[in-house]
Amino acid sequence: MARTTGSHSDITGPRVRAAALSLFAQHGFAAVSMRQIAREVGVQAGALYNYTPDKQSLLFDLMQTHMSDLLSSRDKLPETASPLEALETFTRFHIRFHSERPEEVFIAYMELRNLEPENFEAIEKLRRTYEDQLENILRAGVSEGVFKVADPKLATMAVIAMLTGVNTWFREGGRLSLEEVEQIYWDMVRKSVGA
Amino acid sequence: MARTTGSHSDITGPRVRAAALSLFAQHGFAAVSMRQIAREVGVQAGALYNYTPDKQSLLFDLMQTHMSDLLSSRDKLPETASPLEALETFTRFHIRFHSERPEEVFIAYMELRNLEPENFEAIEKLRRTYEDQLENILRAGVSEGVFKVADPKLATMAVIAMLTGVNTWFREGGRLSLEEVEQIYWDMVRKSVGA
DNA sequence: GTCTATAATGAGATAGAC
DNA sequence: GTCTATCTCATTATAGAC
Repeated sequence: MARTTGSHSDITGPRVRAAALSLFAQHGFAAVSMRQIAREVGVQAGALYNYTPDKQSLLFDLMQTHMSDLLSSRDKLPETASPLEALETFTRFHIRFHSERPEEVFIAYMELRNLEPENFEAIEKLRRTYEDQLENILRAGVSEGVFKVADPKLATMAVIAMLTGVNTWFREGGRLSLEEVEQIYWDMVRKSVGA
Repeated sequence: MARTTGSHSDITGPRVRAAALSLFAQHGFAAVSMRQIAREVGVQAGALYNYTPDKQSLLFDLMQTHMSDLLSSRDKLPETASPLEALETFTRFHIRFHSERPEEVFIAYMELRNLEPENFEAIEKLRRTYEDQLENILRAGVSEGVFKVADPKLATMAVIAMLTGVNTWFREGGRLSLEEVEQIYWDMVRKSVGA
């Protein structure tokens, strides 16, 4: 995509982010150069610095946007009447949301170690906020007697790991539809918490 | 660790591997330079090439050794009488083996994309061999009627993701002992497959 | 806003002395 | 087997023209 000189601030910005997202997911943050990103966008490397102060900020922006999207999408889910219903809603939401943005998800947890300490803390805080929502559902179910969970914190980590793992193998158009995958995982989650 | 000239082939080799393991796990393969590894070992960068033809081989060796250890350790487990017993043995083995070598585990699945195609294939083959063992256990249990699993392949992926996830948070000396963690996860796995 | 050019630094890998 | 020195190339980021 060769480009000529000109003014494209409104479209180049998103394109820089999109290129970085795709390249970071494919090769890893440390392995991707600003020149590669620039080539993908169709500008010279120097032009990227109109859109990001540096490479680190580019990574942080991608991860922060992803985590904020996760939390705000989750906030928009309909109210639930029971812990069991809440757990099903959470399970299906998690699978769907994550399967729709595999690159963001991959980066969000493969590149944590490439964040500077301050940025790392900010992302971790968002992640904990999300995990706490599942933990609260499990605790509510335990105190109502509908879940049998020995340790809600461990169960939280176990369920999230299991659900996020879908992204390692699920591909649209494969043997199973996303709806089928959701159903099978929901069955396993439900049984695993003794409901 | 400043070093003077001398002959240390028998100890330097393992030290190079150990330094690479630790640094790759901490910062990522792409972010670690041969000079960093050399500094950690206490030699000059050029000396590393007595022990590895290049940086890529260093990564591949670490991953291949890890996967081979996994498969051979698993082969040494005692025979089991039933699918239920086999599943419990697998679950406890997986948690224990992986928790004992967090750096190897981390590298083994964070650095897959940094393997050259040929090396990637070799590692993937070992990984699939391991996963197939769990899948066979689940299929045996289904055909004996002791497990209720809608899709053994999905259940395999779900269980492995759940178990490997332990490594993201478990620390020796934390709130729970490894034995307790094993027990809680085994309960969840058992229930999740309907046993 | 993008370009070209460049500064400053570091990378992987090799050669040859000891 | 390790050292020093070096080749060759790439990196992030900046400066100044347009």
